[in-house]
Amino acid sequence: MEAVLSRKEQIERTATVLFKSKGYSATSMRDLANALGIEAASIYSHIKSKEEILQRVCFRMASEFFEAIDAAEADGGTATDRLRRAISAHVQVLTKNTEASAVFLHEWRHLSEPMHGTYLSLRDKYEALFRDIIRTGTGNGEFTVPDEKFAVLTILSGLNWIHTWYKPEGKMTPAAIASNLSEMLLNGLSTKKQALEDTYSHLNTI
Amino acid sequence: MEAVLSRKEQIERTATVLFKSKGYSATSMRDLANALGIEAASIYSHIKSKEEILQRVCFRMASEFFEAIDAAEADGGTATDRLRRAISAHVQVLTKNTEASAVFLHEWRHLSEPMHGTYLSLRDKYEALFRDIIRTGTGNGEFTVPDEKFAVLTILSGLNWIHTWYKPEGKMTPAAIASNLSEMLLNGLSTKKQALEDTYSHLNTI
DNA sequence: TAGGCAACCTAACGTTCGTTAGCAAATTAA
DNA sequence: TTAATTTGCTAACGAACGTTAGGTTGCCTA
Repeated sequence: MEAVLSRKEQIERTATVLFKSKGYSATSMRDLANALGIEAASIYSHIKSKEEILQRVCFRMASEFFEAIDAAEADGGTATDRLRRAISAHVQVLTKNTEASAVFLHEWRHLSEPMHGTYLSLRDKYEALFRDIIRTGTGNGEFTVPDEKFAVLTILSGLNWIHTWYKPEGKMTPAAIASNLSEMLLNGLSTKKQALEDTYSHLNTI
Repeated sequence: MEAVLSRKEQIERTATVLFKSKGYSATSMRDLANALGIEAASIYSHIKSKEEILQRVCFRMASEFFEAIDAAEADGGTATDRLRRAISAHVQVLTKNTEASAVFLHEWRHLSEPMHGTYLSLRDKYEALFRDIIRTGTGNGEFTVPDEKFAVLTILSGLNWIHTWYKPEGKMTPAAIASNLSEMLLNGLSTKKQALEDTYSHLNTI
């Protein structure tokens, strides 16, 4: 029951693999053509430019991340619940398409304007959804964080390395990965949590 | 009291800035020459090849990270202390040279063999130092982690995004950043730590 | 005052780059 | 059966690439 891919989709998918492993700039249209078994010029029957491929990959992944977190946020609940679900949604998207995620996370800077700017504002919008969860949690006493934005970026960068090692056939399921990450980020490594006054008091001296 | 840079060091430093902002492949020798105010061919009076610059940046940073963590590990102590100091050492190196750190972390894949392989084994050796701390901590009950390697990679990727935003003139000092990260990673976001049986029991069902 | 050397130049090399033009074969739709 | 669409080809374009060769300048040292 393999989905039939249009030639354009095949090109996009093959390019994604190459962009991940060699980087966008270091991947030539002749590299891509070779991987597809055709001539470089033939690719232009299906796409307008090399950058169009990058654009499609980046903004398709952006949509997927937004769809996933919007669905996760629809359920409401405590900030802890919401963060758990947001992390899970993010991990699901990451693991479902590791190559495209890697391109989305690392090759976006090769987008030219105005796509480059659009990407950045989408990213900020996405991070804002996480900031809102953290803000709610710190407001009602669920979370204790040094800085809202700092916390969000630490969380997201803690998630975004998954594409470097995740393999679908591995022993960790996406659900298990998400669960492990949630526990690590919510409760930390320490077996026993120190009194919060001890933990954070020295920050005041800086 | 500005240090006098040799022309070779100026080239390396300018290249590092360009490599960070445009990527190694997308930075041409003519870009670099233009930034230096000279002709591209003139660069070759000082270096052997474009890749030599990348090699020097990558392996110099590798040395800095190892020196820092070796010094941090020399003091011993509990696993919690060691992890705190290792995180601090890592953050100090990252913040001291954000451009070179970014190149070190993102452009190493453009190294050709055997440098590429050397880089990877150095990276594994570095991660092994962190794994040893985590292993000690889980062994004596200080830490509770789902998986040793998983934990180390989450920690390191949680640190390695700093170069994307850190500015020396900003309000957060490297020491404060390291402290915040240590607290987040050791104690998590949650204000109250749940009973560990509750927290981790559901992992057994996966 | 001569020699050496660091620093940079112009000119050019062979290669690769993204892309276009124009055409041919195969497949699909009417 | 014909027309349109899809998919691919060869040939080539101008530009940019990393790099080399060979020469000039100016400073420092012996």
